[in-house]
Amino acid sequence: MENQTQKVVTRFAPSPTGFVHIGNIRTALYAWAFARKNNGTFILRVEDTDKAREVDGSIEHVIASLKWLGIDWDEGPDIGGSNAPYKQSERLESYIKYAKILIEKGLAYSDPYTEEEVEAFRKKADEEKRPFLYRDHRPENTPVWDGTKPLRFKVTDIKSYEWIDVVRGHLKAGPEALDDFILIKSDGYPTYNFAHIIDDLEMGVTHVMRGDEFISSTPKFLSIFDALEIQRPEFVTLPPIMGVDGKKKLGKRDGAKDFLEYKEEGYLPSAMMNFLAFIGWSPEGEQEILTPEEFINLFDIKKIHISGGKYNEEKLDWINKEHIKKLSPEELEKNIFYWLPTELQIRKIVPLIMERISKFGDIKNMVDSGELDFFYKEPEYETSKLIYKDVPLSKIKSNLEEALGTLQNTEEADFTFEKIKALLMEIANHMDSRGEVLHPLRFALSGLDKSPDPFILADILGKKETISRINKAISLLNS
RNA sequence: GGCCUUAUCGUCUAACGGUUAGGACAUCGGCUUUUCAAGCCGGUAAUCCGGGUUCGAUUCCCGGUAGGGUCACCA
Repeated sequence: MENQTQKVVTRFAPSPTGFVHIGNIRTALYAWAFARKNNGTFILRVEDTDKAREVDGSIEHVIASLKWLGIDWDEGPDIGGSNAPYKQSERLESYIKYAKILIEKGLAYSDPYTEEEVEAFRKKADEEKRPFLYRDHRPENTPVWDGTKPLRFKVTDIKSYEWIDVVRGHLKAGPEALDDFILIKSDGYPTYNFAHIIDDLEMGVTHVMRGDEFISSTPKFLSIFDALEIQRPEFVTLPPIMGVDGKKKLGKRDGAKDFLEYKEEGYLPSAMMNFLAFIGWSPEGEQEILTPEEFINLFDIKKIHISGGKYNEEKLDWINKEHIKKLSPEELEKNIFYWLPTELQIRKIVPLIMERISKFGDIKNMVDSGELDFFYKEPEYETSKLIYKDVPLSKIKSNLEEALGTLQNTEEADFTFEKIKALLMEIANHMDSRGEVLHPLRFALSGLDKSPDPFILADILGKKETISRINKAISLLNS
């Protein structure tokens, strides 16, 4: 089956009905990665045959989502290509052409019923608790199609189908999966069931990747391949992504979010790709943090999982943090500064922020909560908080004075983290407990119960501000 | 309901038919410590149930159970 010399062609074919979510993008990612891995072609195609559900701006939104993640395509509606056009609504001639072939073969006919009549058949079947099949009501003399009624496929070879799926292996379905389904709707647009087959054929798609919801309709597709006497592509069924409750497949209706929201929340695209890659696939070995290049390199459709996985945001946050750690100092600073007000854009607080976030959007909460204000505003606090355990107030005060004296005698040029730490630890080590000087010092500088250590704070605040804040704390203890 | 399909720690997963069932996230504990964060070290925790094949089953087969999908002039 596998033709080694044939160039791999894959596609991502969203319908423009709004935003795309993680599930959609994961499908795109695998198709893209497979094409890139094999030096193949990746096509973006828009399946806009349902005019009623179409939402303006969807295509731009999909394109923005893919581009943010770092997925590129060789052919598509925005860049054209040798198989243009890439919107199904502009490819109607192709569908008509193949529909006519089926009509000539006697394998397609005009549906004579009204929608209400078909609905009545369906309802009756429901009531009798038997599956509804349109072909049970197929008219004796199938009418000629004039384009005003739906064109239906006429299944003649009603049998069980078996096929090989790259991921699932042997799959089968009974004859009840076959029916006279609609090829062309009464509005002149083709159905997905028909259009995607024609497009994949004309565009030379070799591997069709999609979710497991299409397994059930695969016999329909196969019957079209047979009727048209065309070759099947390889089917690659992707496992479902379940929502956080684990009960249902992730979907728009169940609160799956717009993929671009992850961008807004400050996730790194490389981390997002890493995360998506692992929902439904895992490489050989135990490496879990992958760059896009490593992912493409390692990607193997044979290792795509069969069973579904749950969407796990905790893991995403962890992966994102790992990717943050891999950023260069310049990139890290750029990303962090983006979220900080100008008065907090201080190079020295970058490491402090970095170890407290899992995604850059977390910085917004830190800023909004005011926990970073002390870096540029003298803190207000209760004097009692300067006290460490049951150390007497007078001792706290003299400790602070000792620290103050040392810091005052430190040259401006020596006022660095390393030096400050050495000097203050020297003092602290002579105390009964280090905390009786380090705690009031830290609190004097930050005014917070929880904060980074006093050495880094002094370094960031600078000599003048540090001295000033310690003086203020001492004066508070005097009153 | 018919048909299709899936099943390993709480979660994501690894394991030619032979492993003390491995790893990661989360969680818990310890170390480090002036608090927090980070870091390091360690612990708890899984083969859905019942048959069968086999010297031996997480792995193969059958049944059950549970989950998911699908039965549109949606994709």
